[in-house]
Amino acid sequence: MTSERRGARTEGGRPAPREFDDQVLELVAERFQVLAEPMRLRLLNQLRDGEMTVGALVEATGGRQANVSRHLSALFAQGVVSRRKEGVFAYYRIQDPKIFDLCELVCDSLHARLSARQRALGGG
Amino acid sequence: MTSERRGARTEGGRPAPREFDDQVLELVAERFQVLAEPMRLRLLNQLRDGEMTVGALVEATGGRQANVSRHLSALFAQGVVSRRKEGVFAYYRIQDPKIFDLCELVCDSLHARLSARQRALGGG
DNA sequence: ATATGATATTATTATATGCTCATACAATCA
DNA sequence: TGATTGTATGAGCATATAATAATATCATAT
Repeated sequence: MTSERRGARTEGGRPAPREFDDQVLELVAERFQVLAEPMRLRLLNQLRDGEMTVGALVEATGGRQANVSRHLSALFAQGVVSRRKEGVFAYYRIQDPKIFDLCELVCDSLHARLSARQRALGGG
Repeated sequence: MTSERRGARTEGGRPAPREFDDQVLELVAERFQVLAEPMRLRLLNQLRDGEMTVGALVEATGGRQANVSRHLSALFAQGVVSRRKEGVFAYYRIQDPKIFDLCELVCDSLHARLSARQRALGGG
């Protein structure tokens, strides 16, 4: 993936724990990545009020079954949602509510940025 | 992009503002997307202590100049960093410190998840 | 055992993304 | 002006991602 990079060090001569750092950055990036999809965000939004079956999510989002299932799998793999099988149905629910804090923070940022832009445009 | 979807409505019959919603979700997704890159996260991390030139960031991260410049542009386009030109140099700095709150939240989530996994593996 | 319905997975295709080299651009200096 | 240096950008390749149709799996009912 990244083929560059060699061991940058801190001033003291102590080597920066870049190997470790790389892994952490990769994990963080993956987490952000799973949230970087409108359909997945829509699914999460639907799940705010509680668990839902795949079929219900298909209906609620207007997506295709395969696609919804796929995105749910991605969210599940990242531990964002959990799955509960009951008979024929698969109930998905939010596993990590911090997700919504994330979204709110982003919305705040966006709002701030758009407001600033508004002001910039309107104010001259 | 998403070609599906038709106007899902709330129970009351009032049409859900899906058009609006879609745009918001798109924006939020874009914001997450720009953070879903190890190199960009690395750049942001470097910028924690204050503004830096492209060259300094190239050195600090071990990336190629073109690549670093590109990622900085992406961050700039999203309003995450700002640019200040001084002579030949371009100084980049964090524009939206909320970014770090985001990263912290993600780290918390990841830590919680990994801990849980540890426990699951160790305890069973 | 067979049929049915809900969910998951596979294969395919289209699109997006990231990286690199080469080059263009801008500011400074000789 | 031309040379130099720092930064940005275009083209091309390799890879990743997403959407779809088709198919497989699983649970249940008959």
